Amino acid sequence: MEKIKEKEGKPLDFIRQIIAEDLANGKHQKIITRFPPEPNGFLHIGHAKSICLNFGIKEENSGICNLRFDDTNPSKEEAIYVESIKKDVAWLGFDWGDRPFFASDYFSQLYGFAIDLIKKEKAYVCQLSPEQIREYRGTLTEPGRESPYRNRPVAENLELFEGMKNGAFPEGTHVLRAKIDMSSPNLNMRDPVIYRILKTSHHRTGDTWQIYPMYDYTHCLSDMLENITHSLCTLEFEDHRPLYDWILDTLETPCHPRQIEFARLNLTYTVMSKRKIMQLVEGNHVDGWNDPRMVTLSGLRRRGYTAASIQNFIDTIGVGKRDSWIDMTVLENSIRDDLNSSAERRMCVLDPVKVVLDNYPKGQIEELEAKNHPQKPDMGNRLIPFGRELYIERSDFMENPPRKFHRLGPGREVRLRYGYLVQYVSHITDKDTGEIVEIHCTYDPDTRGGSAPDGRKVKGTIHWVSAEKAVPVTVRLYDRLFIVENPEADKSVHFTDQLNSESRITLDGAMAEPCLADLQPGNSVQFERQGYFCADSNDWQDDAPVFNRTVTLRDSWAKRK
RNA sequence: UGGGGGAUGGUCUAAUGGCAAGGCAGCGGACUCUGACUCCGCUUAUCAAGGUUCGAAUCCUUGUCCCCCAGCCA
Repeated sequence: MEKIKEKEGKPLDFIRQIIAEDLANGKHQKIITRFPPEPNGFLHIGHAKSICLNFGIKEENSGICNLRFDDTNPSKEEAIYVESIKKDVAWLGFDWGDRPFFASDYFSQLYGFAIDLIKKEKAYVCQLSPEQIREYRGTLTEPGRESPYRNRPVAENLELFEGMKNGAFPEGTHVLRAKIDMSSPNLNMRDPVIYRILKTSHHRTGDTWQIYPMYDYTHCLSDMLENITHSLCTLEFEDHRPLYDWILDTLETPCHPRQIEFARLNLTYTVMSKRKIMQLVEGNHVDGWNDPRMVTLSGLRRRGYTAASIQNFIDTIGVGKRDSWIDMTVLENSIRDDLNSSAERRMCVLDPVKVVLDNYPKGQIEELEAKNHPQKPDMGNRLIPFGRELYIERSDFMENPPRKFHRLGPGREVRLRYGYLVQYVSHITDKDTGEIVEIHCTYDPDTRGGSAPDGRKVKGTIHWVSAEKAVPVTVRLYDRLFIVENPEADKSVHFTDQLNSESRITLDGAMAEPCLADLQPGNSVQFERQGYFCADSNDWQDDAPVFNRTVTLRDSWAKRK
């Protein structure tokens, strides 16, 4: 059969090709996938790849996608993670219907299948210690040895396994193992452990069980019980596929999902593993799991990333089998794209310096009209107060500017956005610090709104706020967390020694146009000429606004310097 | 030195025996009341060597490099 390569003009990735073919040739009528997180941590952008893949396939094919918590290890898992995972998946924009599933829902059935395996002489209770099991397993190049317990009679296995279940033995003394092949070149097939004793309370089943099934055993059977058609997982499970298939084949299950592996996501200038993310939190290198510098979904959300931008990002990077590193700029670009069209424009001066308009009437305040979006008139206009005293960005003035500097300086005229054209008169410098404390200008009353009736061109347009009416706000400038592309590459340096010391810069003296104080936590706006910012969802107070910088605008001037 | 995977510009993805295409990054330019957006242009790639073929990124052979696996974690 001809391969199905694209849908609606867009090439299909290798997984979607397989699925399209399975549908076309009648192997499946309905596609069922699943997203199977372990509830032992918070979701990150890497999980988003799997979520978008599994739920995306469901949507594209009118199928089903289950959310299934892989909760087979009670010593690591907690209920709070279940809730945060649900929240993140829902936020990303996906719906698992009315049935969240748990591997722990299948514990009874799984136990039954284990008994079937014993009866088929395909599983046995082994009393080797963990150290001995490791020893007997052999190495990458040498075959393993068979356990002395391998050929126990079925009845004895049944009795011992029941004993394990009933708590007759301490942890570590007995395990149930699949009887496969101790000389297999694939270590996963050397009689893998499928049940272990764990006298730990489970977040859902409490103390009902003293034995818990292992991942390899649980996952394929859970997939089977849910009639999953395509079980998508990351590359490191490729070696586990023979075991996945062996268990289902041996139990002669009515349904046999196909496991397909794809490459996990790596992003430059960050770390993705749960363990490393945990270390950042526990070492207080960041402010918790939802620190806006983190690539956790909760962190990205708080940073101002939208679900659409993340879906779009995942869509852009594709799905393949090679180890790859996606450049952080691709993620940044996806949120710029989204916010460029959706975010209203505002003005906020991050590092203010005062400007006095010598010829502007003292005490006068007027309201000037500004567009909320320059390309979208339907987003409306707003009024901004203007007065004799203003603040502009310190970096928008130079005493000795270079030729290409389009901003304010001695002898220069600039436009105040949506305001007036102003002409430099003088400036005052602090004698001790050398810092510029005040700039004097005159304004041209004929240029109200920013256009010159005589048609004269002004190269620079800068943002401003009224000194009298502006509201002070806190602004947090976030940047990438690490100073190197791959913090894990250099094994001789600890990854936390490569943190970017300027990944968060807090500005307490920023001055914003008044209506910025009316935002709700989570709202995003563009600060013109600066970037996209959102009202922080944790720390925002109506009388003390806090903004997070989501991403800067592209800045070809900064690059030139 | 066993087994399982993978190699296409700086980076990610496409091509499924028939003109190596696109995104991001970079460089140059146009436009501009955001040095934004938008638009235009440009640089840069098939791991290597052989073979099959009118024609190879794609098929074959040999080799090289990279990733994963020796948890009672997932």
